[in-house]
Amino acid sequence: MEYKTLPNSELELMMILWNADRPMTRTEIEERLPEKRRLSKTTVLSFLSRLEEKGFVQVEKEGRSNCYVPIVKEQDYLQQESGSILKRLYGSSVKKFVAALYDGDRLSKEQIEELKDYLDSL
Amino acid sequence: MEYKTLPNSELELMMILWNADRPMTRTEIEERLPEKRRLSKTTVLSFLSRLEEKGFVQVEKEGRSNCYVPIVKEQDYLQQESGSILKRLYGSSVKKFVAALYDGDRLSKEQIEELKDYLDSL
DNA sequence: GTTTATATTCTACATTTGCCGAATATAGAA
DNA sequence: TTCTATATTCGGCAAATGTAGAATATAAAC
Repeated sequence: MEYKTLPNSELELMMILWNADRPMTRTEIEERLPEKRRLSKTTVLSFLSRLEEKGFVQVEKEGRSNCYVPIVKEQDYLQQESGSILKRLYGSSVKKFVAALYDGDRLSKEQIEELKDYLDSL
Repeated sequence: MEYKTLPNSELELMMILWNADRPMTRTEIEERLPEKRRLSKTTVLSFLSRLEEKGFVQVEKEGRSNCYVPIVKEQDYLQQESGSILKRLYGSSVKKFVAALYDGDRLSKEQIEELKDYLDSL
């Protein structure tokens, strides 16, 4: 399956849905948005509708509320998206990607160790 | 410095500019676009103008042609962009990023070795 | 000095994204 | 049954993105 890349605001909501691994209502989703990010109810609902149109979630009525069920799997989406980003930015070289992060001081010693351990475990 | 994230079509042109490490004309840039991607001259010029407005390139007239000089450094842009993508998709965990690629069969043995070697060299 | 290529600038348009108010539906309280 | 609180649906708007034709400028050829 090929997924369309989601715009940031829609992705933000999907991330919340995925991290909850249980269907949520608009209100619940809204509560998990960061403080700084205040959106009106209708804005959130609007993004959720778009996610439905795009086939990322399914809507189930529960009384007067809607319940949003993720259909696309987090793993699948992230894998695809990461691959295409890596390709676009670094011609698919993961080493270049990591090196850029390192050179930009965005990697702590712990992160590097963690990555090393992971690679050794493969 | 903080750069705005570029839309794909503008990024595509910047990548060409960066990879050439010498100012180029619209025609030269166009020639380096992949076969499958045929854009009209004016489309390319339009993207280049937007890049100028955004401060990513500087335009220099050379006879009847324009010459486009990248102002933003590739390294700087990619570092920032990679960092923000990593954060958005994996809460800044580089290990998760690499693991997703691996699980999605997007990493060859060579790439993994190369990455290992790189990390050891740090 | 005209004409001719060819380059750029202008203008424009459809679609997508980010956001939200007004209108409407409805579960539950009274 | 009526009212109230709260949810959703509709419609809409501004800005960004993808793309290109028409109009215009101009170097170079004649």
